Amino acid sequence: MPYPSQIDADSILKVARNAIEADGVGNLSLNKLAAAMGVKAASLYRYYDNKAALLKAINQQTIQRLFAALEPALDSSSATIEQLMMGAKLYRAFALDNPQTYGMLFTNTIDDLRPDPEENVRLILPYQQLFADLCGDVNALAALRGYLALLHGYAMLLLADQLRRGGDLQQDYETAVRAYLTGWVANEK
Amino acid sequence: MPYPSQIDADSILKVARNAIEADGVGNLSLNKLAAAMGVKAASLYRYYDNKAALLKAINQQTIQRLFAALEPALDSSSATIEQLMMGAKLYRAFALDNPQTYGMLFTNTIDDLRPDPEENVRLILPYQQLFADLCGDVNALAALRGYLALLHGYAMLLLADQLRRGGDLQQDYETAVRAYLTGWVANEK
DNA sequence: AGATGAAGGTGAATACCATTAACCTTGAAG
DNA sequence: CTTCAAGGTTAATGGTATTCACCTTCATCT
Repeated sequence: MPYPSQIDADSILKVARNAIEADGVGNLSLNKLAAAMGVKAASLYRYYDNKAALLKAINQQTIQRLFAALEPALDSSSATIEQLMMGAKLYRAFALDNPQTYGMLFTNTIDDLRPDPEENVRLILPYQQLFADLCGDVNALAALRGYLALLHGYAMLLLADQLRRGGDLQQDYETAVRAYLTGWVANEK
Repeated sequence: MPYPSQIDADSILKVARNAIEADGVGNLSLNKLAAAMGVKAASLYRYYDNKAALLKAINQQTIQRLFAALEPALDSSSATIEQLMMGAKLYRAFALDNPQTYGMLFTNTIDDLRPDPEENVRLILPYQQLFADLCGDVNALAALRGYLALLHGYAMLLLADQLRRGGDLQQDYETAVRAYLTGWVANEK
């Protein structure tokens, strides 16, 4: 009974995302995914060219959600440095809430899974502006890059369980980000 | 002619590492690996329990090599902050020199591939001591964690080709690391 | 009303993959 | 000179993504 359609691109995305967060991307097979939707694996190819295209779509969506989660940091009623601190906290929270799909984002184990650049630039620009306010236009891009590296690196180390030597990880994180930000302000003198 | 042995654990490691750096870990199959050594895939199981064990051994070796590459930074004839700057430069150079195997290190896409913690602690301690000198014993671990996150995050973003908006990436990197370090010194006041 | 054709699903086939078990050969050690 | 472990092979198992021919359903056009 092929009509009406039992699945669609969005529902595949949703089920796949849940499966990945539950079992890891390494355990996601099109067989299992299709079975979970009451359909055979071949049917999925009506909606995605191949598995890589599906994973790429998930990555695109993850980026969207990440920046959506960061949006409260852009509220301009607080000082710039506090906006960036809030951004850091929200970033960390998102990564911990979506460990598997966040971890997928910038891993190049499978080629061409990375999200398209254009959209990313649009999403990141407000944060570059914050850094322009903080330490000048000339430094904004460099400061933004380091900020993203620090946030991403911390998230990846946390998710890979590489920070196992005790202490208050949340506190250490915030202190480190604050050191980075004040370092830029101090440099500007 | 099974005697003398045609392969051994070390040579497998070496060939596998080269294959990964050449084609990516996603394109490494035991079939191809064995063929490259003039042997059948089943033979590899005499030397490694399974593929995951082989990849884990590669990761262990990568860690060793990474810290070996960092060693010049520990030379105590220069100021602490310059030692850490040199460490950052060497770290980046290592990641760019070994993009695939470095990228494998802390990606948890396959479970239990991560290197053992004990050895890592031993390797990292001298750097924690540098931070103790820089910003006090109490802050050393937090400062070290942020430093590693910044270095690792920058490396991963570089390898994933996520910093495509021009500028002098090497310069931006060094400026960011310096900002982080001076931020800790400033905080200490 | 009836033909057309696209959409959505299936079954079967292909070509890989990791892993395992049974087996064979070599050579060293008792 | 027998024993036996080491180091290799072949073949099989069960998993993977992907493709293709096919069938059915339904909407649309004449």
